[in-house]
Amino acid sequence: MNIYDVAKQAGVSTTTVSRVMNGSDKVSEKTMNKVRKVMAELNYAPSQIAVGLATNSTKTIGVMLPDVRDIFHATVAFLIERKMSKRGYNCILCNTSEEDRNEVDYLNSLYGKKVDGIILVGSSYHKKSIDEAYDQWEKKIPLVLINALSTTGTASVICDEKDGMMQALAHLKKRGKKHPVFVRETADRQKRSSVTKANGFTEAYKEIFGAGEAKIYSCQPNKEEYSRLLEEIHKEAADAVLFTNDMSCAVFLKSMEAKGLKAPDDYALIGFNNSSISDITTPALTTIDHHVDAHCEKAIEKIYQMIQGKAVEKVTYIRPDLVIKETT
Amino acid sequence: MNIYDVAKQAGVSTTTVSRVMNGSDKVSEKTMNKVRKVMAELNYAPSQIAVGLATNSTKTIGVMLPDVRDIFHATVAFLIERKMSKRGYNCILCNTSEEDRNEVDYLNSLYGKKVDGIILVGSSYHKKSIDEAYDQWEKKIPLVLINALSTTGTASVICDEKDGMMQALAHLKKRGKKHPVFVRETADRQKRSSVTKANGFTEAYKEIFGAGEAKIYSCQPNKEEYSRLLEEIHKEAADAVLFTNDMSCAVFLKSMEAKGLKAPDDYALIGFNNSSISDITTPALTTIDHHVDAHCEKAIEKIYQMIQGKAVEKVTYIRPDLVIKETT
DNA sequence: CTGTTAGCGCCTTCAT
DNA sequence: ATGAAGGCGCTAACAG
Repeated sequence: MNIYDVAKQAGVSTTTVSRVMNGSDKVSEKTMNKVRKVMAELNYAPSQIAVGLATNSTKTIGVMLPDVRDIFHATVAFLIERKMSKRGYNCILCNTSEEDRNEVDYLNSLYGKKVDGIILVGSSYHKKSIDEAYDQWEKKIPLVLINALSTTGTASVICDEKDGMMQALAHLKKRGKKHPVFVRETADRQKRSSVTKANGFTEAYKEIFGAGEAKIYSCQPNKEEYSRLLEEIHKEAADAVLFTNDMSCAVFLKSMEAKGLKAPDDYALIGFNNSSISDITTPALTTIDHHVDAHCEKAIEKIYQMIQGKAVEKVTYIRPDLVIKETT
Repeated sequence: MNIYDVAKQAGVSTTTVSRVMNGSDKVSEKTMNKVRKVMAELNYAPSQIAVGLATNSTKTIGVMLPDVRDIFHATVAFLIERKMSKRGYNCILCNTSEEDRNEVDYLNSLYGKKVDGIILVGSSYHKKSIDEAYDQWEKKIPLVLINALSTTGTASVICDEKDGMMQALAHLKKRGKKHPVFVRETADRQKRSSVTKANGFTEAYKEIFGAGEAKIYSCQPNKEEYSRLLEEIHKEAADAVLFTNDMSCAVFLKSMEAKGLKAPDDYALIGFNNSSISDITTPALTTIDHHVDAHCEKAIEKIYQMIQGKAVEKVTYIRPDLVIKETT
């Protein structure tokens, strides 16, 4: 069942069939209708893989992210898939956080499959080997980073985390808090978004709280580690805790609960991303909205332009917004 | 940069290059090494799209699900992607719940892209047109359903929801509850998993609570509708509420909280899926573990066999398990 | 063990 | 407005 069958049945050449499929205007109405009718009768569906080989375009992009079970990444995957779908593209999903298959493996695989472009979410921070790798890949295939920044200038869309931290700390100060601390996930320590949030916290702390040391902790986001952490920050006389995402914040809240501690009185808490998680905890989490839709929209705009061979603005910053709920 | 370049550079034919790529044993060690060296020097990566055209296999499958932002579907997407990745396959993700592009559109698209198989999650219940469509598709391409059941015998993996409802209601009875009701999402009313859970509830109610009517409500899972629902079930003298997923249950819990109601005293609550959501609410949700990993494992086993042309068991049931936490 | 020769299914100049 | 012929990059008989 291929283009030859259709051509034969319609009594025309394959060229003509190809023309009607691609909407060429140089086909008479009569033959066009005839061919269309035959295609419908035969229930003909062109092989996109053959089209791909001939046109050097697969109408498919790769979406690489750490773990789609994370609500933030799931939202990215959803938005990109839906937006690209409307433009006639499909998305290959890659979960890069597992050890058996790293980013480079996936990049190779996607490149081999001749995807038209790759959107990569989250990445190691200023690791030279990675930056150079991105640089190499970008020469071979349209590549856009979200929540990742390469020193070599690969196109990217990133959140202005420093600004978010400023908003959060200014708010905490207004609430009368004296000593906020920052907690990130051990596994993300070398990720750009984690590093930048931590650095942003340190800078914002200096500007807003002035004296004293900005304390940063690394933890696995589970109750055991958080239980230990609670004792540690108690010694430090902390009264507010900021997190890199809402889920970590929510788990911490449960750990507080287990010890009879209340938010915001014992500790004010601030999550990150304004995901649905922040609405279902008790109390609901104050959080920093990352504006994920804006990130995705921009990333798609960029990859689309790159696919068409146009130049794009290298780095786009998006300003987050503090959303005050019940834990502050 | 193609197989001809490698062949020329190595002084052999393309066939030989092809042989070393595919690990044929009929190649002398010497030429094998020579070719490998050239491939490495040239940084050669074969075009999988050309391979696909020649071999009629793309090493790619389609994964269709309603919405990957739902934690349950995200888990399915993650597990399938990871498991298939280990077998050398990539996954194209499709979110089918939006109106602009339905299941059939995606099926056509995936079929055109010549994916080796399709895993479809969730589906309309005994809708004849859909069942017939599956039947047609299954003849053209390996197709496995999860949480969906076709009357025409398309391969599927489904949860024994009736059993889960039996466990849940037996537990509620032990807790002294007299009148449990069931709430599902309006948007899912015609989905198999929703219908089967509701039917399972009705049957289990009869068996365990005997007299009285098994009440089933349809709601959008937001605070406004749940607020109205709370008044309705109050009139019915309900004392326990079961849901089709944990998120709905969590939102309901927040609506109770807003009215000063407590779980499990005012209403016992039971979610579904034992997702991470059930651990971060206060109190933590009693829930029915769907065993999503087992579902995915089985689905992959099936699609893999089908891809290899082997016959598979049509329907596989997986028994869920009640996980008792704090809302009952 | 290695090479020759056809395809796989479609697109695309170039003629007519 | 239509068709013939070659090419996209790789695989797979079939010879040798």
